[in-house]
Amino acid sequence: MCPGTLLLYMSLDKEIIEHYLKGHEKYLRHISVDCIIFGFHNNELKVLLLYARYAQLWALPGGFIKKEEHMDEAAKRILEERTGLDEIYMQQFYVFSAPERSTKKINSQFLKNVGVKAKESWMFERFITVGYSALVDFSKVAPVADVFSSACEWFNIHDIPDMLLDHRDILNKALENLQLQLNYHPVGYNLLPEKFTMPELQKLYETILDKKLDRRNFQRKIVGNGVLKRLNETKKGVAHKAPYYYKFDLRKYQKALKGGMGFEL
Amino acid sequence: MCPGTLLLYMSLDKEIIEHYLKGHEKYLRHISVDCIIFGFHNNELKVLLLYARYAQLWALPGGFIKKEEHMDEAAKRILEERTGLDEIYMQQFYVFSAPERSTKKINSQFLKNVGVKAKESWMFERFITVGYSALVDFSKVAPVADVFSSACEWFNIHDIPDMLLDHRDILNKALENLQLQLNYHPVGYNLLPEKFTMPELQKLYETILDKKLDRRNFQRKIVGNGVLKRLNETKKGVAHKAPYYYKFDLRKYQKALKGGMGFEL
DNA sequence: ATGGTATTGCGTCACTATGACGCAATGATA
DNA sequence: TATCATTGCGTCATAGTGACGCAATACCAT
Repeated sequence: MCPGTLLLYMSLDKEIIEHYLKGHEKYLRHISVDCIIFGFHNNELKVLLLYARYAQLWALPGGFIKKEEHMDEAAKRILEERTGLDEIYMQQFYVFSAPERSTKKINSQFLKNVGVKAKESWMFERFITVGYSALVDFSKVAPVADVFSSACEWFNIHDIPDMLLDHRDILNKALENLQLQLNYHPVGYNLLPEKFTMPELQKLYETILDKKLDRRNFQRKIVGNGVLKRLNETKKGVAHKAPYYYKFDLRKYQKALKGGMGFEL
Repeated sequence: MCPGTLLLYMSLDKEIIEHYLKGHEKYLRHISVDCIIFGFHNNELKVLLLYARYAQLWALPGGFIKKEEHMDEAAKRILEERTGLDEIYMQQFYVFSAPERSTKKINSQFLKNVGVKAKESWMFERFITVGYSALVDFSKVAPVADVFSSACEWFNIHDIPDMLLDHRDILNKALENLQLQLNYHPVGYNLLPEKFTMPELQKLYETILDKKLDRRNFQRKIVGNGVLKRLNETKKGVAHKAPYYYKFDLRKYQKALKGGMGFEL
């Protein structure tokens, strides 16, 4: 390890120790925010995870609420830092409050690696966390790790590694919530790029609903709702017949969603 | 006011002052729980409100989370105290986190009446509150006020008085949430008594959805789902033709709800 | 270049669900 | 015993749904 790297690590550690010792002056105690950032790429639903250096586990991007900050602002701030995106479609979906959810196991790992005594830090007190679900355009995201993490990567929803604390439960709840929202929120609009093909949209629905849909009925239903505009342009460089591109008519989409556009679970 | 009443008030005040000065030793800071308790009576949807003595306003039943208590347990505890009911159907529905939501206006009122200096008490710090929605059988509830309140009463959902802080917003969100849940949660089962008539059930749906439904189509749809069992018993002492009593077949009801039983908004 | 092949776009058909409404039966009240 | 609002059960036309057929397309192997 060269001196520069060492210096970097030292300054990171200093920032972290500062956070452990004085974070409570800046943030509300006992409350955190964790984000499930959904993306869609290569016909796969993905989530953005961080590799927590000290815990040696993958974890949800999370953070804390400043003393005079709206919780939604905090979540937005956390997401901007990880994705570089502004104007993200997101919302809270559940609060996780089991008193045993922040276990001592992880803490002892922290202790060894960071050199902070447990009783000194607000970070080792109990935390209730609010889960936020975000839908982003995969192609516009540039994942960035935070000071606690050594990596920030997308994972296929069907291939999730072991996760920190109860983060897997949080992810599962977010997935369940995404299913429920599909008929009432502009999920397709926010997860897909501006232009997309019908098979892509269908695959998105199939992945979220976790069931196969008939290609022809799907098309009839969704164009029947009038929420799509077909472009005079077909996808290039694709095997077999080239599908048309579509884009959402956002006004009509939102209007249709108000009554719920029915794909059953 | 007789001496006994005076003593009662004095001891109440003592309990309250204790709560203001030492509550943070027992409860988590910055987090509260507020409950919307729905009931259905006389063909009206109702919510249970408390009259906050010091603020001189109606308020939602609320409380705080003990340091080692699950938030759901806290909500359950609060509801049991107000309604006397165990085994209540309830769930969180939204977190209210605007930094300005606990205003200073109310606090100054408290100050005068209780005699606690603002900076001394955890109660005057910022609070984020988690909204819980509960569905109860009106006929089984015996409303009980808490130490902060002088009354505990049911209010018709269409006739709500001015409310404390942002409690009206919380109530509105709960109503919106109730609409969304109608097709996926056993709302009827939990709001109605065990035996009920078809017009009662329909009125419940109409009130929640805030729209008229055709009597004959409603019946066809809901009995078509097979979630009801008709009893060989008609309602007595009623003008005009006596309707049959029904009860839910809970197994079939829950099964039907999984796929969503469609009444559109 | 040419036929094979996977995929797309559009259509058919039977069946079910839905909204709008008719009408006789009921049972307390007058 | 007649009245009448309400209930229980039905009809009908239409829209929506699931299952599937088939020709058009465009890459690919020969």
